[in-house]
Amino acid sequence: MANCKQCAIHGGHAFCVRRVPVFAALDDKELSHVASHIHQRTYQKGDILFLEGEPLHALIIIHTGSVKAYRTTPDGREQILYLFQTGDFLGEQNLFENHNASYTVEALETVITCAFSRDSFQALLLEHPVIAIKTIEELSKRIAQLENTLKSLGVRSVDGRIAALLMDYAERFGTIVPEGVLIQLPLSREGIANQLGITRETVSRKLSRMENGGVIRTVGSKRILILDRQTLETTANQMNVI
Amino acid sequence: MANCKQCAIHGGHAFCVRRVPVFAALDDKELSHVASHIHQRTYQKGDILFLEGEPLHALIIIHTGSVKAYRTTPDGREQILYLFQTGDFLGEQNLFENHNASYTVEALETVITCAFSRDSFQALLLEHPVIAIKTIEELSKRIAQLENTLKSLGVRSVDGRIAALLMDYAERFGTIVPEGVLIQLPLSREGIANQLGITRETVSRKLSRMENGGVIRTVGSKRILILDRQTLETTANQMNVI
DNA sequence: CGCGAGCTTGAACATTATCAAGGCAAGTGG
DNA sequence: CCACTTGCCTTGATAATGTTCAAGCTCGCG
Repeated sequence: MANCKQCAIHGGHAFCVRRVPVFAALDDKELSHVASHIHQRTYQKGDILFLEGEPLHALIIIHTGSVKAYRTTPDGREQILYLFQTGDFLGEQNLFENHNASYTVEALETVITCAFSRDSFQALLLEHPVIAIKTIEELSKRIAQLENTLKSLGVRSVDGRIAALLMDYAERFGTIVPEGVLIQLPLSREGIANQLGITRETVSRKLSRMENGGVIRTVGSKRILILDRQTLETTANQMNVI
Repeated sequence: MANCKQCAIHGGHAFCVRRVPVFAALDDKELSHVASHIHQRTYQKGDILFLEGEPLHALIIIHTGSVKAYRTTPDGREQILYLFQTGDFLGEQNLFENHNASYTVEALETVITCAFSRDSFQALLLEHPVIAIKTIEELSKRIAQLENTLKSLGVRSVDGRIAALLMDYAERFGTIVPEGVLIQLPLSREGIANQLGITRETVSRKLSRMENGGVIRTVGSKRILILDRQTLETTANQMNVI
């Protein structure tokens, strides 16, 4: 994807800003004011945007691409907390207090970010309560999502977790094809395992079983085709061990 | 605890409001304005404040007591998402969109709440950006807490989860005594199990083992004395199955 | 075509859930 | 004041499930 061609055309980062739901309510003048405070940056796949524990003084908006946010345990395992995509923002915890980043963020592909200093954002909030409200809405959504994940990890059987993950991926990374929904996987098996808190072997085994059962079909190792959405949904709602 | 004696004394719910961090920045006049929009209510242990799926048009502040918030699975298991205490608020997801409650909330003891209609709160946010910023801070904190829990459920061994839970309880429900920290447990074994996504039997067994190891001592069934905080901390940071 | 990373599969092992029985403690009614 | 009852907690035995370790395979790429 081009390096924010639209921004270049419009003589700033207005287009960039427009993409972010939080700023949707602004008029053109305000928008370009906001845009003037933005710094853009590009990362390649595997690049670290920032590390858990680092001080962070900016709000970062994903302009293009996707990233994973994770925490690392003493033994090197990682727990993936989020997959962020175009339009998502991160770093909001660090906007008010001097907290350090609570997770590491890594690019899953080529990523363009728009960063925003803490001071600019705070000033903006005080001037535009509407943005504050939008921000609260976004945070509420994120909380709802976390609560879902939490319930999933806590009470769903492993089969259920995988099914729920596939349903989620289908919505976010899937395209509809004649036979069902084709998912372009954002993560490796190990990544999926790290998201679900299980091992990569278990992911392999469960997916194999699903394929044998005719629920999905793997296409290479980076794509999965959902054939039987109904069964998947049932499995996702399944309780813990029958 | 008395039914908001202070509020009665001050001729309103100003005292009530003062307790909530979000409103801390208001001056007296604003405070009493806010207070005039509040409705108070009392619940007994076991009472349901609201049910998952119900429409909810208010922000609810816990004035006195504690509650648990949980979701139920098709088979009747519950996953406890939060324990809220004095000063915490809930229902923020419902302030902007017409979402229904995403969890059930139940009183763990006698609870007094202060409720706030959605409209009043929205108006307040638009008038007082400071409150909006405070709200964003609170939400950020909650997100940080959820991320912690998530990591805990995802990557920590069961022993680690229990240790982490005890550490958390120690901070929130513990008092320092000569021998260590005495925790007044807010939940039964089953409740703890529902918070950690395991069974009550496993909780019993793990606690017994910890007691045999001299790490804790159970005092009746509703209190636990932490004797060896060091070991507990180590266990909490433990990785998944060594 | 060959190489290597990532994926799959198998077998033994460890852990937790389930099912079942018994114990303890607090509250009740005689 | 004591037996009784009820709810919760503990413990044991067995079965289900996931992890670990190890080996082989596949896909995608140079």
